[in-house]
Formats: sequence, structure tokens, C-alpha cells
Amino acid sequence: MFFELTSRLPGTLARTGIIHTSHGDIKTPTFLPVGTFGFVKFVEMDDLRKIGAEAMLSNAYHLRRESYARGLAEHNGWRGPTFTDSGGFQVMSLGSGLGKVVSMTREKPLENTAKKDRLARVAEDGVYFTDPFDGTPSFIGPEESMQIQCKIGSDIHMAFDELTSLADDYEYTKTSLARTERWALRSLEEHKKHKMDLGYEQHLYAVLQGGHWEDLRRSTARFLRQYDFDGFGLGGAFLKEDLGAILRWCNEELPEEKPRHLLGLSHPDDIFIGVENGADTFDCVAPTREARHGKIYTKSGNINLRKFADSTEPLDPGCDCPTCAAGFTRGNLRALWRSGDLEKKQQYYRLASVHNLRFLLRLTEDIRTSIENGTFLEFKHNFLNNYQNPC
RNA sequence: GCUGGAAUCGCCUAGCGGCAAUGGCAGGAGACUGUAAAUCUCCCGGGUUCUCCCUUCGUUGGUUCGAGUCCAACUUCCAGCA
Repeated sequence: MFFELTSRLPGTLARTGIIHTSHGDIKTPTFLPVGTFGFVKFVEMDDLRKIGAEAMLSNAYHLRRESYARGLAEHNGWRGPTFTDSGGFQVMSLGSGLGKVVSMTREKPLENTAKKDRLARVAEDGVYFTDPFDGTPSFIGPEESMQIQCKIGSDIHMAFDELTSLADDYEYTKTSLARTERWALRSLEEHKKHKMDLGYEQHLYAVLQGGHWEDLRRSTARFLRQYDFDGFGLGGAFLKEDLGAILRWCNEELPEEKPRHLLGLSHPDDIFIGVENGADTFDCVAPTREARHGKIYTKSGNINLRKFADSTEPLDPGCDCPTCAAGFTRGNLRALWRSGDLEKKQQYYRLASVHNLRFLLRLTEDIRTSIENGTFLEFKHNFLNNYQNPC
């Protein structure tokens, strides 16, 4: 059995479970650190094990030229469960959202990048990319994405999808969604051919798009649930206030016995909304990127290290991460971060990334326990009440 | 002592007659959600905002409609020769 449901929280869509993969089990809900190129920037595999990472997520687009005979997990030394994204995110980040931020608020300009400026062009067969660094053209369609993911050998793959932007209207989203569904079926067909190529089973999730429209979200869930996917990716660019409803529409329609991965979100409030509405796993670049940019997660809100020169306060009182256990203070970390010395900076990136990742992993562990105990709603209330943003 | 050279907003740096004055660092404020992100944006002489005013480029004078920019003297620093 691939997914084992171990508990449910009545009155919500929240549940706990275990995903069984060839490289180990994943206890859910959990957060997956993102190692786009196969490793988490500046973080050692041992660090990931120490902080309780259940799995990590990499990206087929970035690894499109790679091929690992013994699979990603062996190749990079992680040896645990791995996910790969299909490259679908790059359809937007190099296309309609090129140069823009993936916003969850309305204050940002709701405008797509001009077509002539895009580095990704969507067609029926797939997506034509221009490499942002060296300008080399490439093409990825559902078949190519499956071939890449199967060559990389991660345990759980995403079907190739088009992530639409907040600026896309209903008509475009509907057209795109129909294409994403066709791509999902093509992904499924191609995946079948290669999923055992490395000698162990690789799994495939279909990805649900459909923007913030209920009819599209429900219809795509009903459509995709008919097929033999191993699980589902919940995709999209969301406004925070819409997230819960969108996930509910999808997950009310999806079969309970298959796992669901919410793509690309990790702020604590989003994780609570996600879990409450039926998501099992999460991934996001935010904890590591924000760490590199000086933001440290604490249970009373995030802090900007810039403001803590010479501070002897702990990063987050009571934190059980290796960085805090080693006694690093806010002032220590700030000094390393702001140092002109490259090695010190790199040390900072590691220490801060590990701290932020552990923060999220501990959060999902606590959420798991709270679902099992039936105290999830209370835990959520208390956590979020305490989690202000003092900066 | 002589001969060259140099003094610019915390530091380095541009500037060669129209300048509140270039670029970098440091500093400050934001942003970041399936990683074109060890990144990006904004501020950084003062007047709390300003297409407005004030005070600035070692000091003091001078030339000029106008001087950080040209001239003179002085002060300090650097280099070469003694």
C-alpha cells in the first residue's frame, strides 16, 4: 500500500498518514525541504536527517540534463524519500510571471509579463523554454517531464502542468486547465513506461489547477480522480483569503485514500489552512531563501536579523534545532551573515537554513500530534495567536 | 629643506566651469511561498514630505554670470631627492 491513512479529525479534512516509498516512509502531514538541484542550498544531508526531514523535493527542469542510474536519493546521499516537481512551476516563473514575485496578496500588480519578454512559451505539445542563464532553447512536454523524472529516479513525480497566474482570467484558466488535464493523461501514459526503469517503483501525482474558480477546481478533481494516479498535487497561485476554500473544493472531490501535496507553500498560517483542508505534504523555498536573506523564524513571529546586532538572545527560545542547540545567538548569526568572509557567510546560510527548516518540521510534527490527539484546532488557535510579526 | 602629487557626504571612489555632486562598501527600511533569488527594491548632508529651501567637496582669498572643478597663499598627508 502506497498511502496509509492513520487518523482523521472529524469536522475537518485534516488527517494523518504514512506514505510508503522505496526509500522509506513519510509521516504526514509534513514539510519537504526544497533542494531544487538535488540538494538544499548550503545544507548537509546529515543536517536534514537531524532536523527530522521526512523527504525532500527537487525539480525536473533544473535536473533535465541529469540521469542517475541508482536514483536521486542514492546519488545525492540523502537516501530518503524524494519528490520531483515536473517543471510546471517554471512554465509560470519563466513565462507569464517572469520577473515577478509569486504573490499571495492583492497589492502586487496583477499583470502578466508581456509575451515577447517571456522565457517560456506554452503550446499544446508542451512548453518551449529558453534557459535564463545561457539562452539555450529547450522543450519540455508531459512525455519529456516523465522521462526526466524517471531518469532522475525520485520516488514521487508530478504530472506536467501549467501553473496559471493570478492575472489569468476565467477563460484562459479554463483553456489552460483542459490542457493541463490532457497533459496529465499523457504524463500517466508515459510514466507507466518508465516507472520501473531503475528497479523500484516511482509514483505519479496529477496536479490540480483551476485558479480560484469553484467549478474548475471541482471538475478537475472529479476528472483526475478517475485515473490511476498515486496522489495529487494541489497547484496554483493563491490569494491567502482564497486558499482554504480552493483546497476544500479540491479535497472534497478527491479520494480520501490518496495523498495530496500542496505545492509551494509554507508560511505557518498556510500550513494550518492546508492541513485543515486536507493537504498532507508541503514544500516551499521560503524557509531557506528567507534564511539566506536574514529572516529567522520564531514562534512569536519572524525576525529580521539586521536588527539584532550584538544581541545575546537565542534565535527562538526553546528551539530544538542544531543551530540553537549549539548556542548560536541572534547577534552571533548576524555577525556571520554580515561578515565579509565567504566561509562565515556560508556558515550562516547553513545555520539559518537549518533553523528555519526545523521550525517548519517541528510545526508539522506538532500538527500531526494534535490531529491524533484531536487538539488540532486548539493548537492552531494558540500557535497563530502567538505568531505575530513584531518587525 | 627642495621637487612633484593629493585633500570630496562614516570608509574607499568619480568628477576637469552649470553639481547636493558618481560608483562601491558600511548603515537603515521593505520584499521574498512547486528557487533566473548568498537575490531584488527603496533611503542614505540637513530641513521629518517636496518638482522647494539651506549647508557642503582641507582653510582663506581671488578670477568668472556661475568654482569641487581655474589662480594664489596657507594647513595636512604621500612620494622622490637631500
